[in-house]
Amino acid sequence: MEDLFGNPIDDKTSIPIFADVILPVPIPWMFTYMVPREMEPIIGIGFRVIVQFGTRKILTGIVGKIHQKPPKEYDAKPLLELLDNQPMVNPLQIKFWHWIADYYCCHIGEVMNAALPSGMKLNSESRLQLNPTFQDSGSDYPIDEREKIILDHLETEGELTFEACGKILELKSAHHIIKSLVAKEMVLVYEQLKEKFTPKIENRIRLSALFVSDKSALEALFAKLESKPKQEEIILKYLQQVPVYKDEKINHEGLDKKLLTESGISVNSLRTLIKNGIFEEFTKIISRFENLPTNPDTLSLSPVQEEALNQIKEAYKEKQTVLLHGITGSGKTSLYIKLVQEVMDSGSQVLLLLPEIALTTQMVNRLTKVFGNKMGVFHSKYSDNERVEVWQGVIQGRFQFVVGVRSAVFLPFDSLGLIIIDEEHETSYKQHDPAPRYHARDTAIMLAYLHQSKVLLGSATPSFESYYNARQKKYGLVELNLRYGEAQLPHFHMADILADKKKNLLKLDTTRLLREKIQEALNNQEQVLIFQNRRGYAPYINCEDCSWVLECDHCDVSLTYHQFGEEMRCHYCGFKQKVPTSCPACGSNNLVTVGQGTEKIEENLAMLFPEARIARMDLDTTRSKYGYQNLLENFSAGNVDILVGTQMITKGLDFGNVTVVGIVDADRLLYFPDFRSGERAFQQITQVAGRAGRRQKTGNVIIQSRKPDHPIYQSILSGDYRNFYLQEMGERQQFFYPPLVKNIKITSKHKEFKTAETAALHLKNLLQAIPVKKIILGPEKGLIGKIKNQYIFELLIKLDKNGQAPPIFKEHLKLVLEELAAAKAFKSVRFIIDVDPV
DNA sequence: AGCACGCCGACT
DNA sequence: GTCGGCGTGCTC
Repeated sequence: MEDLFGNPIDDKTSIPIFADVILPVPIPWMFTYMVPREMEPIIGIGFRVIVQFGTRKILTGIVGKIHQKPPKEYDAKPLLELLDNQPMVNPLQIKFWHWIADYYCCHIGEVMNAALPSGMKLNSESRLQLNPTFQDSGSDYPIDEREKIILDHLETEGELTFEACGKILELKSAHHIIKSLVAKEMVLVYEQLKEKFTPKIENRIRLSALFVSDKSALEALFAKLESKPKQEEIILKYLQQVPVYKDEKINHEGLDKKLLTESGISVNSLRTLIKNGIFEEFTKIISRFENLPTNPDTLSLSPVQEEALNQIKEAYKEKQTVLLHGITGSGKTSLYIKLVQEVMDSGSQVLLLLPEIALTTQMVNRLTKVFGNKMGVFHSKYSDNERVEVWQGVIQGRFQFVVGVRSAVFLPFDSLGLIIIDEEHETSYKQHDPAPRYHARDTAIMLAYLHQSKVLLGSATPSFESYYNARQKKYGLVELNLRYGEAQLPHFHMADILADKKKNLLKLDTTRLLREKIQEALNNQEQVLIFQNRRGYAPYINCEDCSWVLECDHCDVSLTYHQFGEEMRCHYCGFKQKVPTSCPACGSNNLVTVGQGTEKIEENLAMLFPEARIARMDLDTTRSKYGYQNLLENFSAGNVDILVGTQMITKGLDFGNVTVVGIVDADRLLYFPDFRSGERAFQQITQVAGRAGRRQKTGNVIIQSRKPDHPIYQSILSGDYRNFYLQEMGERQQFFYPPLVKNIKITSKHKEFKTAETAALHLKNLLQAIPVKKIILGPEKGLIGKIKNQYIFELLIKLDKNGQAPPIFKEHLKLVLEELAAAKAFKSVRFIIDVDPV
């Protein structure tokens, strides 16, 4: 081999190097590219690279492996660009990604997609522009009308994206027209890369070096400016803020230009000063996060908390994971803070996971007070730029501690010492769609294992999975059974809806007991929470004459009536339509709303308590970034007497003045066709009840039910979690439910009912042949039989949770799905695998 | 998942 | 004849 000048190249150095790149595509392997010479000294695992994929697409990938084995069956394309000078992802993470892909039966690229903030993935957008070498004079080719339109637009706009072309022509895709234009060489197509992360920049000014190092120069300057008071004032203002005469070095940092311009000085004079070289202007990349001080937590633990802390540490001597079962209000947060501080002092990193809706609340405020800007906050409502900054902050060591939602498990930690998962039982830790369908709790335990770090699971109502593991001695178990301070556990009351109805005491679906307790609270200027886990006004509308129900055109569900906006909405696909005025089936005008959502409850309460100030908190009132926070602040400030809400109000709110919690329809939680409904009901009712009476006053919890004698209510009333667990486990044992077995759910989706069904059936037959002990249920029509015009069938596989059954089964499952994908009849069927569905 | 290529029906 | 539909196969 020879170089450009004909000199022979040393053989050893000319061995080409290849990179296996993880790309964000649902294909279960990496792609091998050639590493250009100049990248060789720098490149390594975890670097971001730009590659061409297929004929047109330009993608960002992550280097997963470097090697020297040239691919046999194809020519490797070269890497186009190296984006970083240090890895953005560490080898431990790559291992972690592979584990997730393996465990949750998805592709590594899908894991990468979930892991990287989108601001770190460069986009390729195909664009076109006029071909500058093309002369539009007596062309050889006829130009079609639509082509002319595009050319005209290009004339004025300069460039267009493919998407824009489609819009202009009102076509789904303008591809063929563009293709024809390209063939005629009238336009050029190119890919433009966009770096999406934009650092926040501040314009700053500082004195020119001359005036700093030489005092006499500054004096001379003042003398010269005597006739220009405006300019003099600016310099004085600057010196006031940046006293360079005390310390010359501080001039280098300068001063935020905004600070000067906003203080009412003349912008023109400042401009003159800069022009004359007295000031110089420069830019600085600044953090989006405020600079906050840290204040070591001074709160002392109660003896009971102290004891729990010691037990946790003791358990860590033998166990990697400890479950902290602490009743609501027992002060788990204080324990967390102590532990986080200790681990940080030892130099390791800490990750605290919170469910999404708990993150904007008091918990973060409290943690911020203690850890200041050493703590990173990773929230899904944060902008992408903010998320990229947290990512970089973790790499740079600026954030030794991160509080975040589910996806924070993907941050580039390199030496975790502790992962805390608060509200461990929360189902929002499981990602449903799209793949990877991972559970943050379970993946975090794996992550901790990779880091040899500890895990603390915290909950007042642990998931059966975790409690089971604790009882099996896989995890340590520490219990905290006393509320912190003087707070007492609330009193529970069952309110019998049917009994009240018989005696004519039910008013607007509200029992007498609930009304009395609310009134009492209002009289004492105390606050009330009303919980109903259903948003909207009413779950459906019904024709009184022929019992017709309005359903979604695209899904198998009834449309929910939303009073706000006077419309019917589908909660599954977002479909909206006007409220019908008459029944389309029989023409009757007797359409009535049935059931009650938060909107209707809000309205009912307004009629029952006209003097009360009522607010509502659900998905519809908290969509905006600060909607949630504003509502909470309002409530916290005492501007609201009664807050009606969905699940959102059950999490982590700590308002001392709430003394009454009402659960409008507890049965709805219980009679859900799922083996976990009991567990869920127990958790939700206990959680929301925990909002009552968190200070001196004892709270009251009113549970409205049609079946107040149901044994589950007895368990909740007595607060005996262990007893409840043992009862429920009997049933789980009998019917082979988790946590005693491992579940895998496979969903088949297709626009034809029959195809979806037969595909699932066919799959079941193939799966039956897999040589492990298992039970396969189904195919059964999905709980919602059709969503977004796709019919849904489900298979449920129960596997022996210990031993080799799960990995063997998953291995075979992969092959079976490949086989099925090759079968013509099921080509267009989508199979969705959900490991450990919740 | 996209995206190119190829085969076939509906229209000028 | 051609436009544009969708099924099929590939991506280093």
